[in-house]
Amino acid sequence: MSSKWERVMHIDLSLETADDEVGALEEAEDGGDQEEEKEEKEEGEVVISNEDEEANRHQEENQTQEKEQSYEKTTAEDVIKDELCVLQAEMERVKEENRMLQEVIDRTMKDYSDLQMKFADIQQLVQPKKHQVFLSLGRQSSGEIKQAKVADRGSGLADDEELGLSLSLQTHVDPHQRDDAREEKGKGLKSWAAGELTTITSQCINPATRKTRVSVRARCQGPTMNDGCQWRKYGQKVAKANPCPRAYYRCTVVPGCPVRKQVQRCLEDMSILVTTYEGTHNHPLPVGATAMVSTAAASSSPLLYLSPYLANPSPQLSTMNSFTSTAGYSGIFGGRQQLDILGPHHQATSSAAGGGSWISTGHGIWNGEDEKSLAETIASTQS
DNA sequence: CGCGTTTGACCCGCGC
DNA sequence: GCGCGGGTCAAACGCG
Repeated sequence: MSSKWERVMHIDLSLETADDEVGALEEAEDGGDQEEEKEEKEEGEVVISNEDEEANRHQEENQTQEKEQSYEKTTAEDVIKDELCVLQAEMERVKEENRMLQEVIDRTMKDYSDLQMKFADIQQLVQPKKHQVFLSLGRQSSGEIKQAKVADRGSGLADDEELGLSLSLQTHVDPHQRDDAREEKGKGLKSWAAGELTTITSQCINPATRKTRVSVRARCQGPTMNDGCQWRKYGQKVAKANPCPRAYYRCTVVPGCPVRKQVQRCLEDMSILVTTYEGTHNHPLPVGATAMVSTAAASSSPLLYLSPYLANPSPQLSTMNSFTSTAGYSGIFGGRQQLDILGPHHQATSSAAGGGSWISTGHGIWNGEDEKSLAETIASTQS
């Protein structure tokens, strides 16, 4: 930049010399380096003026003008070149920065996956038989039902005594939507925790508004299942089909959140609590709910389904997502996008398919009888 | 006193 | 149009 300024100063002084020698001399008193340069010019002019002052003056004027033009040309080019160089350097710097950031991300992801693998290894070493985790994909007799199971079978426990959690995904396809539905994945999620059955059924019930409804069946002794969100009861009604009163809750995490849930005991089995979620959260979910969502299944949990903010679960919560991504569901669904994918006529149903699939938490699994919430337990499972 | 729950009234969609 | 059933509202009530 300094060179640029020097050049500009030089041009100004040359002009003054050409127009008015006396003026230039006076002006030259202010300058530094340029001042000396001008004084040299002045001396030259005095010597020449003895021979032919007039002719010399013309010649000098012409030379100065040419000089001035060439200076202007080169100066403008130089300025552009300088700016280009600066910009290029800046670009290079940003590129380098980008590259380094990318490396950091890559390294972090790699570390993360390594840790995940190590964690799995350690678990197998500690309890090689009790914590055998596997995934299976298959079709049920209906021919259109896909199922993914995460299982960890307990070896020394009877089926009904086993402790653990299982995830199951399945799709039921509307015959009219058969073609489209091949790409669409409906899902139901079942989990058994400490012998507690949890079945998640999701469906898009309103084609016009595409309002979502997700049903969760869980064995729970309490009045409601703690899913990590804040709910406020706003009504209760006894439905004709079920003498057990149905309670209506509204999400109060954020005022104006449209999500509602209905809680009702199952008629066949009073210990089963049927929770139906409806709507989409317009806010990020609390940590507990997020953990539950992320853990249960990236594509199947009602809370993920209901919150667009969970379309990209945080990495620290994605440990269990690997299960679902293995099954090919991860990352497909998220918030409103899920609804679009499912389509207005899509319906997912679930069945209480057997097959124990267990994940021990080390300090207990979520149990409706426990004070501990499902979300908390799952969060602790991850930790 | 503020907040959450309870509960009867009201609204609305659907089937007859 | 009417009745029924599900869902919501809002005043009353209870609790900390």
